[in-house]
Amino acid sequence: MVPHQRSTVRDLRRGNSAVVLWQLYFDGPASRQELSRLTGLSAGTVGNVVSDLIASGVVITAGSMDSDGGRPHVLLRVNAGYRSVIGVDVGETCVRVELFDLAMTLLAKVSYELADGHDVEFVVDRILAGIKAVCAEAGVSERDVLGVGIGVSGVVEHGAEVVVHGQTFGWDAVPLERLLRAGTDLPLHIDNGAKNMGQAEMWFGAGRGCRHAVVVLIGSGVGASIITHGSTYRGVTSSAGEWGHTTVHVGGRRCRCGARGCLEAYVGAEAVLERYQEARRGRRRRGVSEEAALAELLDTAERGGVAAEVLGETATYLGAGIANLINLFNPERIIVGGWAGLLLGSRLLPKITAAAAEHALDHPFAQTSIELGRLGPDAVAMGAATLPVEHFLTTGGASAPSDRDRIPHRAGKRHDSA
Amino acid sequence: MVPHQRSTVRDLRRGNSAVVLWQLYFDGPASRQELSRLTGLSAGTVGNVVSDLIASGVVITAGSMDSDGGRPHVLLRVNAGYRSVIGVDVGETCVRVELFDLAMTLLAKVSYELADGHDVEFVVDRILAGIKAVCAEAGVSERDVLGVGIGVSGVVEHGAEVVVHGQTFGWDAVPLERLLRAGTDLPLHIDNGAKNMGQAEMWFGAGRGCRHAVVVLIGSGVGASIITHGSTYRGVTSSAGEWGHTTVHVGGRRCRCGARGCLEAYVGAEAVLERYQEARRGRRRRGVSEEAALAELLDTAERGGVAAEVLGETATYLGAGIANLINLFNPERIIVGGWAGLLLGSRLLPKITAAAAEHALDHPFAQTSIELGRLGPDAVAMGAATLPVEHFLTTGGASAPSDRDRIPHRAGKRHDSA
DNA sequence: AACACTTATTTCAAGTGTTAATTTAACGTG
DNA sequence: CACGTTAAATTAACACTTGAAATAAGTGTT
Repeated sequence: MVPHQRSTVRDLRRGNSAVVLWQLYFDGPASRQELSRLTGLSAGTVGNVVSDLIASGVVITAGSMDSDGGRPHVLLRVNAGYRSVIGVDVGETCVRVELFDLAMTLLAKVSYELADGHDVEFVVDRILAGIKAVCAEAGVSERDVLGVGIGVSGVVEHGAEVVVHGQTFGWDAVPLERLLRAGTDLPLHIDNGAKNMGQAEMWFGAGRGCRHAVVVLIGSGVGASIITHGSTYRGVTSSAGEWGHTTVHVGGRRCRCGARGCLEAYVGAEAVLERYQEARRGRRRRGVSEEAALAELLDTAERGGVAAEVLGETATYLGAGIANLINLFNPERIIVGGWAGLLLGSRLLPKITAAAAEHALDHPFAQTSIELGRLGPDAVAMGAATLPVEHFLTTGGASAPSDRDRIPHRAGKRHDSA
Repeated sequence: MVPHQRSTVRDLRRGNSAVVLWQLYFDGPASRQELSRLTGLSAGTVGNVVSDLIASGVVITAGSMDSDGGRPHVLLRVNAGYRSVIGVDVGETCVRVELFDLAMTLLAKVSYELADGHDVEFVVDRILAGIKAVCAEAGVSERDVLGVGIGVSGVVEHGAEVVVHGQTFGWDAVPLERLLRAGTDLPLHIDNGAKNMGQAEMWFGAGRGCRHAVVVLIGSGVGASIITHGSTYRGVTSSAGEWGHTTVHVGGRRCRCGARGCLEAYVGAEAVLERYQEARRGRRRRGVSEEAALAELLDTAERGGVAAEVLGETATYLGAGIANLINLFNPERIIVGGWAGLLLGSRLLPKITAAAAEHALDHPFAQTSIELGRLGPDAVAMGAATLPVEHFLTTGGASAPSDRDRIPHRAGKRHDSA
């Protein structure tokens, strides 16, 4: 129940340094004076913090701007090239590894097919190979990589050791961190891929500036990433956000999770296609990808008929599901993403919004805007790469890996008597 | 997006003082040495903080305990009589005002009937009168009251000014804080009554020690109080937790909110009784309170028949609703409270839990225990009274009202040249 | 070209806080 | 009654923020 953590004088500086860095990262460039105004820190402190950051290379000057007759502002910004970060997407069909600079500009990428399923050792091996490959391609030393973010599907439990439960991969309590640790010294940040995409959308997509939002991800299955107070909510064992398996119709359709009436059984791409086939008593053509089939369904629905009915019902269910999120979380924004979400949303967003309005209470609904995601469906690796960046910003730029060989807890000053 | 707040050296002390105080409040008594171990603070800091707290009277010694041969531990605890707090419950039928000491021992109480509805001015007047009355009864000076917590039904928006939207009272954007401010100088903490009860249950009831929990409140209507990271989650405009109006059956029963398929339309006491009458094609007897009627229904169901069926269905819906909370929030505990919740739960908890297991994913369900509330249905005033206590603990015991006449921002030292 | 004016940044003393080491206090034991 | 042990208080060293004063770097004016 103890709410705060004890803190020391050094935490103070770390915290204030972090405040300045976040400000510069998201709303940079800015002058020292502007930073002082925006952060509430005194001019002196901002000067101190900034001079540390400049000395370590994290922040650089970026020209200057005239003031109203006085000394001009010196603009400061985060040095995007200071270090790099790596994002990994362990997907259904392949492992993607991408290298970014701090501003999330892609520097190199590589991807490996996963033809023979998700054998853990094989995946681990591909990740490690990918890390080496992207560094080599971009000519970046591993010493200059802040860390590696890894997005996997399934529940990622952050205990004493990070453990992955991935039903879709057939992974059961896989100690992914330990396995990777054998092959690399880089800091690792493992998380659920949907949560990673949600964070990407919050940082660089439709969620910018929001502190409370839900990013809804609709693909073949359905998930959500819940952002409260500006950061991803995980719950007690990191499995929060299983929106796809919330019940919206007690006693309704059977879901692949075994329960009845799950939202996923109505609005997941697989379920939508199934429902369409049932409605027209047809059979789904083999060999057509879900993406193509759903796109075709949307086209067919333009001419009304069964297809339109199925999609209308889908919009109703999706709206009800979104309304539940609005009623429970009272967010500023709901962002609809995932490949199927973007596809459905591009045509149905007004209907979905109307259904949400019908099912949500007026007051919270009025506070929420429902929007489409802006980053496309392939932002998992990028989202994963934000994890080391987040860590870097939060520690106030102190976690520079070149400092890693220093003595822990004594980093900084040495007291030589000579 | 800036995550932390800037902080000064003084915030440091306030924070560490708060850490010590919370520890003592919830797990006291303890010795300085023990505090140092539990909080991670150095012995010196704990000594400093404690000596301040003792000097101001917030903390007192509570005997001593032998050590293994050396100087004995001096036990410390929060001085329950240091100040008092007031909790107000603006309920459907009456305004309850209760005075507590810091350990939440009831010192005095008074209650006023609200026969003629919820006229704002009348309610405000009763609250102010109640404050004076309980202070007089217990012989406590208003100067020794830390603050007043007020629980009202409806959405309480915490903006520049606290505004209450209470549909059930017919209140629309009532500036309750401003109205009360005209009659008292005491610090006011206004919040939703369900959230207050949830906090009471977390502090002193079935939620002790949990950091992530949901307190579900079933009365005539249905609500929930969501606790994340140890504190009540409010969302962007404080209306989070409207669990009663989440959809569990798209296209289902009409709810009094206007939508269809709300959980409240199945498991709220009013709805349960309605469903029973419909099932047996009877009419509800006039003049019998909902409480009595529901208790009778539970008794009738012991002999099976329609009553048992209706209650079985109720358990299924309630279980599904709880499963939704488990899937979305991944809490450590779900606490079922409210008068109808306690009544239903006392007989149906196993069935409800089974239904939740069926509708929730295995992994998060295994992490959650579902329990009945322990404080009874009348803990709103007490919960409201925790609000000033929470503020007091969080500010590290600095907000002593006797200091209120000091110069703001300069409290503490005076620099006299004499 | 010199000067006044304006505004941004740096410098510095003052005040506070934490830590780690040291000292003092309180107790049981032989 | 000295001695060892453990708890609490004290102290010295150091770090950090603040706010005021000083300095730097421009513009506009005469």
